[in-house]
Amino acid sequence: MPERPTLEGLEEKWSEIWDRQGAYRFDREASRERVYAIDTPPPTVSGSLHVGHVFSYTHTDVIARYQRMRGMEVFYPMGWDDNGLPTERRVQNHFGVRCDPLVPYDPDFKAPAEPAEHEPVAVSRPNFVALCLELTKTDEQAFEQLWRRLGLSVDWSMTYTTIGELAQRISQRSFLRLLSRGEAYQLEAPTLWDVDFQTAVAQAELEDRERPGAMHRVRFAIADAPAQALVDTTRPELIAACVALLAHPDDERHRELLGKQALTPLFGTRVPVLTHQLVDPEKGTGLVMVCTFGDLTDVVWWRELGLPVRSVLGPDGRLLEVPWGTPGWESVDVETARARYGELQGRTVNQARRRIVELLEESGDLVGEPQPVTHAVKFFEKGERPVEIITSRQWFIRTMDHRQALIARGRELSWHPPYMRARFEDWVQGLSGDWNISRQRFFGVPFPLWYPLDASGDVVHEEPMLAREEQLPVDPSTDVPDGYEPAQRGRPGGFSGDPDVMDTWATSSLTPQIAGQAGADDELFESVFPMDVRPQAHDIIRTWLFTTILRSQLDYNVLPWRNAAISGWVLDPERKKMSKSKGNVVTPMHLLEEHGADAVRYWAARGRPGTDTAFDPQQMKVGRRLAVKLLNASKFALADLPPEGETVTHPLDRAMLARLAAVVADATARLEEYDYARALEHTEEFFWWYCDFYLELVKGRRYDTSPQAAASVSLALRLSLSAFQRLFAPFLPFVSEEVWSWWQQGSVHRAPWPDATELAGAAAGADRNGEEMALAVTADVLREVRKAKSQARRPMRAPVRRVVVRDTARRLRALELGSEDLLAAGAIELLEPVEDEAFAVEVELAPETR
RNA sequence: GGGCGUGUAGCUCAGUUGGUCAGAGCACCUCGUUUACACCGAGGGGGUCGCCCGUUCGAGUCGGGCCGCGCCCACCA
Repeated sequence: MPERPTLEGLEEKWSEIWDRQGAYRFDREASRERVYAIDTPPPTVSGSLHVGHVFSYTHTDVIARYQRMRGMEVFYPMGWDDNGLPTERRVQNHFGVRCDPLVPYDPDFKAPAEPAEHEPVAVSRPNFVALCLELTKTDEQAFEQLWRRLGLSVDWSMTYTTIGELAQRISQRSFLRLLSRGEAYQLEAPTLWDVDFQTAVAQAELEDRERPGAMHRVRFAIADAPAQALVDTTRPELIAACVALLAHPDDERHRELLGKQALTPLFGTRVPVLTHQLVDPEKGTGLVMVCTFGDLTDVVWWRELGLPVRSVLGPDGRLLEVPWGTPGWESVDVETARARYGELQGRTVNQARRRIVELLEESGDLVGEPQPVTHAVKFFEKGERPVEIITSRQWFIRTMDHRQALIARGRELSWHPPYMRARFEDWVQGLSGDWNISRQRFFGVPFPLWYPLDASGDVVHEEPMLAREEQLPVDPSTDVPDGYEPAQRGRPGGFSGDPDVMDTWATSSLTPQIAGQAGADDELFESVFPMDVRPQAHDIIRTWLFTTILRSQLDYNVLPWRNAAISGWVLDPERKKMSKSKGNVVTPMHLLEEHGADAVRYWAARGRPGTDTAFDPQQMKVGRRLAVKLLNASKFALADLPPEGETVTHPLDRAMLARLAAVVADATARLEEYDYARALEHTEEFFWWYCDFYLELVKGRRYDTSPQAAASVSLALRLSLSAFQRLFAPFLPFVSEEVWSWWQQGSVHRAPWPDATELAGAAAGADRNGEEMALAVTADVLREVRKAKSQARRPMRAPVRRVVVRDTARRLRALELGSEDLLAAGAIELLEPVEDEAFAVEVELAPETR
């Protein structure tokens, strides 16, 4: 035990020892009942870890450490999410390359030392992936350093990446099996599309943003009649894509138009006037134009009313060339339509909108001025421009068919906190289509299949040629399907690989399988799956949590974990979410250096499950104080030799142990239900009371009285200290290990969790014989004595001539049991009990000596 | 528009089944250092528990309605 204990250097010291001793290594020989498996969230490596990560990963680590002390063999791997757009963009910029799946793999490829000045170098997908792995390696090392510094009890030999070979193999195998069972399919259909990234995106990746726009009132002529129809729209640039006008079936105002043909302004295309329940008569004129496709509602109308497709928008977000005068593009005046559309073709949506408004003004089809409005527009969460809906061929995984089963799985799952289940159910219930998993990107897991090319070189999508499972992972852009030669790639009668990659969530949704190495190490997988807990934040319930349940349901017909531990966010002092884009991020390493890991963990662990928590360095200072207190209290308690063969006999000692037993029972119950915050709060609260009252009360007895009385306190101190050190171990792993090492063998983190029954046994009967009351009354009186001294501006050790205690007979009898300690702790000469109904204390201080 | 959460001292938050529940820590003020701890100890001031109704002998705690904040969702023309 050091002379002057300090927190300095504990993190380096113990991280190193834990690593060397393999303190957190997973024992794969353990039987399934003894395994506690954690589906760790793999952080995105293209970026930096922030305070929010420190917050939620601490929560998981507290649970992991608790379970380990409960005797469980904890499977606690770490993953790196290096799959997806963020990494792709970083690699492009860093190396000056771009991925081109048509480029053949170059096994001798070396990354350019400097990014190319102008034109990025086109490289094959396998080469691009290699660059991604190279670049993310550095980040992963930095992340690991931070996690070790924070004291995460991860088994670092169980680390995976989401772009690695294993993840690719598992993703591709799962896809092939889904395909064989008809749970995956491809379809040419309207698809949510990001025009900047030029890729399909999923419903789950959308977010609403408020954007200014304008409402335009547009006049449609009615064919063969003098009538006209007025339609309000925020997207006049899509008039050429209009396929119908709709009214609500009960809307009397438009009754005479129903069944007639309207003529689109400027282009003179005939479109029917129809009805649909979803039309809101309150909006605009009550007439709405259906375009293919302006928004998701258009898709519903198009599908349900069997309308034709007239696409004007290309994948790059510009207006396409359109064959006016051919079937589907008829006009009452083809030449005029062609000329006017020529003004729009090739322009972006915004450019086309400005131009068409001018054209409508010229033709007199714009009624009044456009009215500025602010409306919510759907964006890809990583995108800069609104998503469009574009018809394209995509791969889907069936979800709509399984909604009921998924909701049932959600109810099987234990949610912490329980109300988070509602978010899951709302999401499943609100799904509007199957999950589109194909992305028109390059860096990701490719679809393991090829298509034959017919005699004219066209792709025969209907006859995909699947990779064999033994081949996986394959990259169809460089690998060749069975029965073909590489030279046949792209040739008529030859083949071509599926050019797309899977959505990043299509891989992340398999983290239990990847971490458990399904297919590669089935013995391991069997012992960890289904897992015990999925820890994650609430914002990705609709993505990560949902898709993981879906995949597990489809592949194994089982829930992937028993518990979901949902953490909140870290908010800045303005109660906004901490995020890089807002520039309010504090770097975690800096925090750890300033306050220490235990202090930062303390702050994190005080944040309740599911609840957003304010970033508060003040709380970290409190945590540091607690750690220092544990050092000093331990030093005090261990200062003398342990007694031999004695028992705890003194009433105050026994009463303290009884209270401690209750605290242990409470903390244990809280941790069992994943409420680490309350476990810590209650433990801490009692620990401060223990230091301020119990330790002060027993000090005198411990130093000067009979050997037997000293033995009782000495033993009680050791019993309680052992419990405290273990209770704090999951929260403050460094200082707990330090103080444990002063007097115990082995790591506190492998020590058994304190046993409430054992402690209660040592204090049996303390409640019945008045010992617990003795402790309470004694502490009450001590508080009053201190108060008197403080108000008299005297030192705490100032002698007291006489203390009169008025209280009930029962409490006075109890006081008798602890009076000797009280006299010593308060430097009291005489204690005078007076029976009374209410508790009151009079303190007569000894006169001040010069 | 719907769902979920939340609103308690200047700040961060406890207040499990309605009756010492008006609390803790920080901050602030006062006092105190020979023996675990100045990265300390003792004490003090400070709140009509968002607002309004209701149930009850009694409500921070239950019910209803408003208001504020946050998140998620929505078929946002």
